Amino acid sequence: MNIGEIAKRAGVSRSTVSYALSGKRPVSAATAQRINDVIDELGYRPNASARALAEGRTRTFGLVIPPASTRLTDVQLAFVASVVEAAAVHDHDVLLSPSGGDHDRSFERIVTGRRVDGVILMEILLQDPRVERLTSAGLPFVTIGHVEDPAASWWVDVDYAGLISRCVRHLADLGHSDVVLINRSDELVAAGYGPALRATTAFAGTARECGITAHTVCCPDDPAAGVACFEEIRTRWPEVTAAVTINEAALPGVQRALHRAGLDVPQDFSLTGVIADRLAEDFHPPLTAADVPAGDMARLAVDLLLEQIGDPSATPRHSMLAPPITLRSSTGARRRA
Amino acid sequence: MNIGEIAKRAGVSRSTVSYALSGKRPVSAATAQRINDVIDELGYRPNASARALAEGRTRTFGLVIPPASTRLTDVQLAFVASVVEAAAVHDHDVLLSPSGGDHDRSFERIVTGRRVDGVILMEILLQDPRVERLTSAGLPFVTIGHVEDPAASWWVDVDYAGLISRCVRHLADLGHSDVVLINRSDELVAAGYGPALRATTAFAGTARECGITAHTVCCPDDPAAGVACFEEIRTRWPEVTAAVTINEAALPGVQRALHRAGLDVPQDFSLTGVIADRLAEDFHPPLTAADVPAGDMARLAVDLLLEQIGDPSATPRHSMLAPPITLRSSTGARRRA
DNA sequence: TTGTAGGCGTTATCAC
DNA sequence: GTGATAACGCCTACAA
Repeated sequence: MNIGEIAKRAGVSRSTVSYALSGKRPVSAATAQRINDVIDELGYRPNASARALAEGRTRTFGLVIPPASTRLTDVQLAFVASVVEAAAVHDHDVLLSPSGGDHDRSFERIVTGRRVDGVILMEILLQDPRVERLTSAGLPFVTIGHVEDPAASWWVDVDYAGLISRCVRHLADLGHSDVVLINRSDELVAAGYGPALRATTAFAGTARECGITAHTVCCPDDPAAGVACFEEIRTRWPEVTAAVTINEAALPGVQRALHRAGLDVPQDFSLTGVIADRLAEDFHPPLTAADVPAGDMARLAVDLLLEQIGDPSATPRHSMLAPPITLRSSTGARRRA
Repeated sequence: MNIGEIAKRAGVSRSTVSYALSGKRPVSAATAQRINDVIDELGYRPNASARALAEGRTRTFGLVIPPASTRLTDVQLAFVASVVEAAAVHDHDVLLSPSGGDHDRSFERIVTGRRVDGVILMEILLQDPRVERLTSAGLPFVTIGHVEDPAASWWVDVDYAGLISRCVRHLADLGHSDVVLINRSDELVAAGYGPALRATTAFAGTARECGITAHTVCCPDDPAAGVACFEEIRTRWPEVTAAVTINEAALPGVQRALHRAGLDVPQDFSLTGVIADRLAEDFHPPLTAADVPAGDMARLAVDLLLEQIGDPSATPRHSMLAPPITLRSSTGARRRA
């Protein structure tokens, strides 16, 4: 069933039905009523493809997710769900696209097939081929994380540098003089993953300012790696009494390794970092940490994307989020300072 | 740029370009070459909306995910990623739709706007309004989990009843005479969530057959609930020496409660159930459990959906998966039998 | 306030 | 082997 059918049954022209639906032209109350009755009776809804073709817009966003090979973390998941939710608020749908691996066809379909009005790109690298592809395709996009030139594009990010700095200062204030950063994987760092790089720099810099000793280790995104990583820390730097981390997926392993080593938190060892609230609260004891506000980021990303779609020539805008660090029970004074 | 532009530059008609791309009509090698050169030079890709309108199919699936309010579990997450991957293999895209809450508009858009060729429905209830909606809309769909009448629709499911039975027998064989089922939440059970119901029935039935005592508790999907739930079990039935669970999200809490109660696994307490391999292996000690094969289910669901789209009047088919129970280290003989 | 008609970019049916 | 041309279903000037 199509708009013509509705028009026929309501005894009006197709354009009148169209205008009655869009409200872009006044329609008399009587006709509007008649049209709506027919629509309700037949359960008519406009064909999205036809509308997209005529309007030149699809009311759909593309969401490029990290490769499924590297298991999606809890935050990433929450982010996907939040984007869908935020898009739904504006009556938009979300088309998912895996990236990396051999999924270039999927990405290309989305970028070049005019299937979407804009794209949200997760887990961006400082130099990212997908960003260049989108730029050259002239498709509006917002990245989660920013590229090398912050003014060049639209993005939403978390101020990892600032948050990590504050974590380090917090630990220094508590008397810790030997701390370690449990970063994300070597591969991500090597690939130029911004948050990991900024965390590293801020960590070392702030430690220097505070006059304390800092070590950094990279750790793959899984619990087993967390165990191995923590054991390596104990072996290499037994004097370390506190850790800062941005690696959520490794946390359960760190928890287990702490327990196995007979270390009490925060009595013997302090732990903090940038960790989603849910995970921080599930930790034992609850972690002093900065939240990764997936919901806020998703809403902001969608807002920025809509703004950009509305005016593609606007100068890029962005949001750097600095969530508060919530004090819980995982950090304490260094023992026998 | 459109197909006409390509045609003009290649000196042929639009239809020839179309046929050169689809291969549905022979095209001379020379013209094909010329057309391809122009296409490569201009980076042309057909407009997806126009194609969908003309062909009457969108090459897109809808994936209806559980409400975001109840946090997505690890398996659900893996499943989403796997569906996208499986769809990509067939050059299809995936449109996400949240369900529940106030997301009916989103669901309706997808169902009735002809935005997708078919739908995959996660976390189905025994009586599910969305199933009826899709049926009445005449849109092909595959459910994960099955509805009351198994022959009525297309589905993929895990044989929870069979797996739970085998878990119970395994525990009985080990000498356990008092066991408990840690089910999913009260709400899900009340809503008629199939796996939870079938697990309950199979658990009680098999325990009766084996002549052992069985208790069942419902537990919300989160670690804190897992702690509370296990403590309740210890209080109400201190004689219980083994548990079967299908609640992955509660596992970390169960782990913590076991530890807090000073119970060694499997020395003092045995634990098994239906748990994704990754989680089972991350447990301490690794869990004897049946995997939830998210990847297989996703691929099967996509295959079934494509089959149904190809022949909408075909009689419904389905797949009941019975993954093996992998013996690891979390089950042992009952102490002091 | 309403109707007519052309166009959005493809696919597919005819005809040559 | 190739070209016109009519759908596909909607939106939106332009007319009345």
